[in-house]
Amino acid sequence: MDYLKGLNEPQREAVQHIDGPLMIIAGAGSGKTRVLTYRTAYLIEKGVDPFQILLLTFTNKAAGEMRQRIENAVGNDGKNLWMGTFHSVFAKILRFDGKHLGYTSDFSIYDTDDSKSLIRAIVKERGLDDKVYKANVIYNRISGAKNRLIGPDEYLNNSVIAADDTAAKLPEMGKLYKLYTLRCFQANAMDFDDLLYNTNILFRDHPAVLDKYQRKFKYIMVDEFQDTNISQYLIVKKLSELSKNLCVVGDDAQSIYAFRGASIDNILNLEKDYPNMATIKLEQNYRSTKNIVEAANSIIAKNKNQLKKKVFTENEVGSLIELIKASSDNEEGRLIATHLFESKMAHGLRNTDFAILYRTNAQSRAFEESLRKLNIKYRIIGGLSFYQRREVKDLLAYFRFVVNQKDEEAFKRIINLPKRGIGDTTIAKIAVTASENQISVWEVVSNIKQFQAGRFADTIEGFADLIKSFKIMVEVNKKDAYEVAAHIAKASGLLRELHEDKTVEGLSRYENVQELLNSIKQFVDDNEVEEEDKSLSSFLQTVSLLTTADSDDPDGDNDRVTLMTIHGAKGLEFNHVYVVGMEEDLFPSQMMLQSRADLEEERRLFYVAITRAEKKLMMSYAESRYQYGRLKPCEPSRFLDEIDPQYLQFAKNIRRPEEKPAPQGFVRMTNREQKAPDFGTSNKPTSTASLIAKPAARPVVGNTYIPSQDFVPSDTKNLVEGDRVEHLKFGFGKVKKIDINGTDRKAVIQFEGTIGEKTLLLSFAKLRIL
DNA sequence: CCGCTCCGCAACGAT
DNA sequence: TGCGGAGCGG
Repeated sequence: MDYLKGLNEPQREAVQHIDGPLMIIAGAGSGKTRVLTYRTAYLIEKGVDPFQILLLTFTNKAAGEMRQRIENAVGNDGKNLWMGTFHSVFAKILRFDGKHLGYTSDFSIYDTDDSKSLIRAIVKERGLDDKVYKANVIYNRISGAKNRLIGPDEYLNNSVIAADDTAAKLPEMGKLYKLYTLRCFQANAMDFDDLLYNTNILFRDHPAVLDKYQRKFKYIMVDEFQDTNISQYLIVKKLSELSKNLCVVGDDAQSIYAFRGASIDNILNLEKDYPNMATIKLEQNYRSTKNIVEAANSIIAKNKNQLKKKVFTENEVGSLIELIKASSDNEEGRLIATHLFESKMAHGLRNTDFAILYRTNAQSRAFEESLRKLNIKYRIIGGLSFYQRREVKDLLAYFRFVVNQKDEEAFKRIINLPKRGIGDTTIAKIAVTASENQISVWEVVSNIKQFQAGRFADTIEGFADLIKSFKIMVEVNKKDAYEVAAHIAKASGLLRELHEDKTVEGLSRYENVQELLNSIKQFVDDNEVEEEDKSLSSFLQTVSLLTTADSDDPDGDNDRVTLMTIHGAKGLEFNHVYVVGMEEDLFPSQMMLQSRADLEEERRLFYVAITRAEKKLMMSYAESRYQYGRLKPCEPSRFLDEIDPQYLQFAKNIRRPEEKPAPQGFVRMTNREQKAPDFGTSNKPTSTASLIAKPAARPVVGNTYIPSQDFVPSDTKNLVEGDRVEHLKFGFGKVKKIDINGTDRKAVIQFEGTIGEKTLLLSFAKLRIL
């Protein structure tokens, strides 16, 4: 147990506290993963059977990495641990015991696309307007209900919900929910939320099953506990009811998934449910410099909902955080890429030492282009994952249908793929025949000649025979996943179709399918132990819950700059980090600022972003950016205005670059006077308080604040007193006074009519000069 | 039924 | 801009 020596006091305590409920509050960079790894190793060394340990993580990637580290510590015993994401672990349980709820072990997992497609179909069948009943909205409402454990019947009978739906002009919501659930069930399919919801139902209604797992899992650990929702919490609670050996690790300051039901309340619930729970705080940060840790602390210091803890570090003070200002997103990209290149050369770093973090995936474009121009290799995490590409999903749909013929969404995908002349009309006929005879679609298709002698009977029979031959391979000949998959790819004609497509996309599609087959081969080779584990069905189980976890390039060329969203960056660390697009409406996101709680979440997100950096942190923003191919002006730097100057003064660790000749077209942020721009805040704060005290709603104090979308793009740099201007919202006016302070330009404008005089901040074009 | 064109609309996050 | 869905002619 040498490793215990390398731990600090609270860490060691956390590792050795193995009996009874335990909550570990772990600040960013405090060695959380280490503690979990060692704690698991410690358990095993203390004689706990790895089969009795359940370790729940937040992402597949985290699970994989942690398993590796545990295996390094304890050897092959680590293989026998139950560990994975909530979804994957409970999917496994439902494979075993879903039969109690009427599912077979081959049930399909519907991804979001499948779910939405099913919803669209139902909405259409019911003759509802799909402009009103948008699949997205319906899906989110259903998802929300399931995550709160509200089933369709309860939903229908709940008057509060009904009133809410009526108010949202969606009175049919409840019925849709019910129908959707029914159709999923008939398809022997579960969506992501069902995996949790059904596990709850399973444990609620089948005590014997619950008892089995309660006895099995003597020790349960939950990582990223702050991101669990009620549904997940209840499962964990039930499972640990017997043993009481529940250990959760989390950091309320990094709770950034409230939008999908995660709730800090779970921590409070936990304290209530386990009154004798021990709490250990890990407060020493080993990752970042003092400057970074302090800056991060200051961001969340005044959040209302938080557990008290003080993250500190004994690392060096480090260099200041650097602010970079650009005039457009392209320029932002150029600046960051250049900056990155220069620091790489200056400090002898590798590409992997850098990360560029943004708020939304759509922002990646400018950085990709700039990095490419400088020949800097990069990789993008997130975005369209490999398993979401069309051609990959098509082939997977074949697999799904071969394994589970009730899978309606898979059926719809493949029945006419490759083109075999079976269109909507024919599919509709099949569906009608199926429901008239009260049988499944597959039963109609596989016996098509009994029902129809139409023009397409032969084609359909051919399709059915194809599927049947695949089924025989799987069920009778017990071929492994790779053999079946390769055969299906060929025999279905999918591969040939893609091969014949000589366009660039066609080529990459073909490669993707090959890649998929490769990964299946690898899957088979990795699972040599049991025959069961090599089946197509078992491959599907693994794969339907994978998303962004695609592995790095197989070429071994892994020295790449990482581009990802801040959400995706959780749990990672990089030497140098760029947090980009820190401007109004983007970060904090406009949508998020609807409520106060959400503002707090944006701050936590900011906190997460900052604390990814070990040595150096850069923040940048642009005055305008392209959106939908159009240059869209935005009100820049409002977020920075919020944290600046108060935040800067506090943290004393942000450096605005010294004035030097600006590269073409680029305006460096100047050392402006430390005077708070007085728009937005009337009470001038001297500390970080104002960052927090500012209400989330659009503030109008003294001056009028105008949302950026109301501005006409024009160059206000040319604005002079006496100019006649037009403003989209206020109409015509005359510039009375211009106040230039650094790059901040304010204008007092006397508008015509009854509006009167307004003071407008002119950091970007907002007015048309007439 | 297929394929082409036009149109509308798009927003974050992860399993 | 760029995608997917709808609608229409062949």
